[in-house]
Amino acid sequence: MKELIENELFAWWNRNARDLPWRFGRTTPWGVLISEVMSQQTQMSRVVPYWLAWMEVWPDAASLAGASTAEVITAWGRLGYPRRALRLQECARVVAQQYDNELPRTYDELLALPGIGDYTASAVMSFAFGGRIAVIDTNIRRVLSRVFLGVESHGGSATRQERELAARVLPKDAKASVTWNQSVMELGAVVCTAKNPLCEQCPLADSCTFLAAGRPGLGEQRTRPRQRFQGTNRQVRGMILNALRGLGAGGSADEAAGKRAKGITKKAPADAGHAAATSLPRDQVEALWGDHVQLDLCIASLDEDGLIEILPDGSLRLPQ
DNA sequence: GTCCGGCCTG
DNA sequence: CAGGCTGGAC
Repeated sequence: MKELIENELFAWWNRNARDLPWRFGRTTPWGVLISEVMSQQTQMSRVVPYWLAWMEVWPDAASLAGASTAEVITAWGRLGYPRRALRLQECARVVAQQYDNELPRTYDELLALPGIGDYTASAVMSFAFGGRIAVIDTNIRRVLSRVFLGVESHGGSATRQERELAARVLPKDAKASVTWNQSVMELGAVVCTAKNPLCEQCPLADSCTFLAAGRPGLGEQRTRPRQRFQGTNRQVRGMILNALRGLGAGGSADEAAGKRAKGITKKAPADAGHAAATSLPRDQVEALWGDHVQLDLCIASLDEDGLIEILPDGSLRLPQ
């Protein structure tokens, strides 16, 4: 049974795997790590141009460690959750200084790096180093739970039962386990989706316990309810950061950076002397959002996160 | 409206 | 364990 599922899945993978630039051994372990961090809560299609531009400028940990924070935040563009960019740079500094610019090869060491949690540490172990480890993300939880248990995976963190299941069905062969992780995740992303799974074109339809049971409770309680975006602090924070990126603070910002990531450029030699950090005057900050209570709340939280600096005159800029 | 390949903090 | 944190594609 398990062998049948594996065969069907791998055949599907061979025909349908998306050709992402960090797949199929075409990048370094560091490149895989960057792709995983960028992909946290962000769709792959949006990640690709950012990843390509990023790797061009900062191909390894040492180069990223040497960038200014303002450059890094600017290059992050509109990928969202910009604290990830900060953590990525902290991570780069640790790898450059403590690991001689080579990503460590154990789960525990990876997990200890800034911004790297269980999912990313496992993913790097599997996808970058070819290790045999069960990768657990929301897609894999959903697919395995449906196929093998016949029930929906519910929100929150992975349960012990889900972890045990993932470990139990992971192919014994290391190389097969990597393909397994990738293909189960891919199936969850494009076929076995949360609310409207495409069971009619699923390679595992014949052996899926969930489908056989009539898909009980399809799409129920799959994750925490998503916050609305309109009007939230997240939207306001995004607006503020976007305005600061547009200033070109950090010397490498390009107005197009937010749009298509092609704006990441190395600091031009001519600019090197212009440390002159442009800041956004207070009145222009206030023009960004009508509710000034919420605005100030967001400015304070961005400051606490280390994503902006507040100057004595109340103007804002990216951290230098 | 749906769907996102989580991490960190308290 | 709950809650905060983006933004775009379809």
